[in-house]
Amino acid sequence: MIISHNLKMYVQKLRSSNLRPTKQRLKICQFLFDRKKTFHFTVEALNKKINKNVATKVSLATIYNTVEAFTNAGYLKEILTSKNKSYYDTNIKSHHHFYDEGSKELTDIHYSQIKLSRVPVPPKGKKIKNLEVVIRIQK
Amino acid sequence: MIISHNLKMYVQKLRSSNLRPTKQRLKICQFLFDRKKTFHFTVEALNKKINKNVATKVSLATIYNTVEAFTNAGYLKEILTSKNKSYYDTNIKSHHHFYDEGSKELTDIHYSQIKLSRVPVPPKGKKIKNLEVVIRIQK
DNA sequence: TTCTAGTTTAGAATTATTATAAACTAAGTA
DNA sequence: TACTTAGTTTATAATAATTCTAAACTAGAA
Repeated sequence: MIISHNLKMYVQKLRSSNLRPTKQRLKICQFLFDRKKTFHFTVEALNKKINKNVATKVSLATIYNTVEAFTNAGYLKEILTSKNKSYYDTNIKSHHHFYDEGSKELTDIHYSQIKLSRVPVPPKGKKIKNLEVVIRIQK
Repeated sequence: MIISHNLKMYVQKLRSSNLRPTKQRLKICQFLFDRKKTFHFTVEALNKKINKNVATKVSLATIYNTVEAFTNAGYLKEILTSKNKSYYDTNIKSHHHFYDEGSKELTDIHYSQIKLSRVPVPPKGKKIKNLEVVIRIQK
């Protein structure tokens, strides 16, 4: 097994978010972030991949907890879809999605592909956290 | 009980979508569309309102079936949120939403408040069904 | 009136997620 | 190094939203 060069970085990253660098969290970090391309996933799918062919499994509850913690810490972004299942994205940069209603697949839309020339002022006392465009497509 | 002036209209509307104008569907039509302002709802909330103080209840399964049928027929629009519960909108015109992460409330954004000056071409063989902007807000 | 495909229904089943509480562990302190 | 404790993990139970099932019902055509 190759030890990630980024392990130390993840330890620091986690500490800086007040998250203890546990074995489980580091394993999940490596799985999510030791790659060139960003990707989308559901908790169920992540659980399967993380625990495929390994001796010591990470429990489903921990996968849920970690994904939530990472989302709060800003390492992940929750994606909006119409389905009652949460999708996450390791690409936290501002960008948008196609959502294919048939295959239920999400595809990135690079932010430069969509231009908003007018955005509303948020209601009093509220701040805009995030602006997301989802384009639903079908055959 | 006032009989809706629009009953005949709903019968025709349903027929034109190959949906039999049953008592249940007409009741739901009246509840959803016999009003000046459009609104958002969840199936659970609709179920409660439809069956409040009535002798013969519409079953939850029918509420689900009907909302799905009406959405497919284009009478309703499903709204995108990050929560694992479906929200629907009787306003099917192109418009967008604020989604308050704290209160989980949805507010309409009039279409003129958002201007998209650039929209991507959909993948080959696919058509754009719907384009939705959700602005997540927080305190 | 009869027939049939479409619809409704109650309840069971499924799916995704959250809660619980006991066991474990990272990391600060003596 | 051992001790301590708050944070974390875990298996499992609980919950919530939705879908499935199959029997009973009904709109509308013949």
